[in-house]
Amino acid sequence: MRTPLFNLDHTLDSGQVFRWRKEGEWWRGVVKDRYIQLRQDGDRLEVKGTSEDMIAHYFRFDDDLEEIYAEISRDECIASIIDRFRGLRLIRQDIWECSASYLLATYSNVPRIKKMIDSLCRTYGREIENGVFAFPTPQEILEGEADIACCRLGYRADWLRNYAGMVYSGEFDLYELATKDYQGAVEYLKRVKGIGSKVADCIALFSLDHLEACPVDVRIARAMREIYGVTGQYDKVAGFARRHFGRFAGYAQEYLYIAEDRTRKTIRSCPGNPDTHS
DNA sequence: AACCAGGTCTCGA
DNA sequence: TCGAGACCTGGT
Repeated sequence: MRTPLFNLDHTLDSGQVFRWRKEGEWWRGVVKDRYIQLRQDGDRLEVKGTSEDMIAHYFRFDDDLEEIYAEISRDECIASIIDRFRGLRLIRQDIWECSASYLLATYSNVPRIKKMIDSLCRTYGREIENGVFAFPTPQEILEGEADIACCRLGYRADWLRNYAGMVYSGEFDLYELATKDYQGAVEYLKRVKGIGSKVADCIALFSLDHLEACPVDVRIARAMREIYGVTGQYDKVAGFARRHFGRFAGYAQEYLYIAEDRTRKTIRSCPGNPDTHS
């Protein structure tokens, strides 16, 4: 299929999603109950395993990136980062998988998060192809006979089971969540043990279409401090970011995140850096 | 071998 | 309301 401005590598390697990996020139991953393979060549995207409509929805091809760039380019710094990672898009994730995944993502790192989620899917998820498992439903997590300890989730295991129970019982309603505005959604989400301000913002941004949400993790906090001189409590920093970048602040956040990520990787692998030889 | 990780919870002032 | 510690585990 032909795509609008889009960079598949940047998008799938930006830490938003945890179930994709690249083998050769193909990206392989699971979305809902589909095993999907993608390969990009210029403005052509080769899709196996699902429809083009689903892909267009998933990668938010309905977002006008140029309009968004114009809106969030409030200073030279963010403008140059955008220029470097042009085509990076936010991904429209399933609400249950996204919320459960980011609950698990707390105080960890992306390689480990991927392993935890892969393990969770293998242990409780439905096998949709040979060796390919869907993300487990709340019921599957609650009624699975396996010991959750084998998923190596640490203290997050209790949070996850508690959350699954709230969703399964109806005490926490994903459909109701989807109808709420940004502030209402954040408030609703924070009732869940394990979901605080940052995770709630990730869920709002990545699965609820609240593009003004600006999750502040340690990297964004560092960027906000070093670039804009903003420090302090979560609400203060995130609030500044939403005002500074405007209604698409979440997009700005994702570009800052990937820039921080690549910068640190570059510094680490730079010959002559003492860290390299430790 | 330490330090850190897409933070949150609990508790005390 | 705010700061300080603890926290499972594994990556780097």
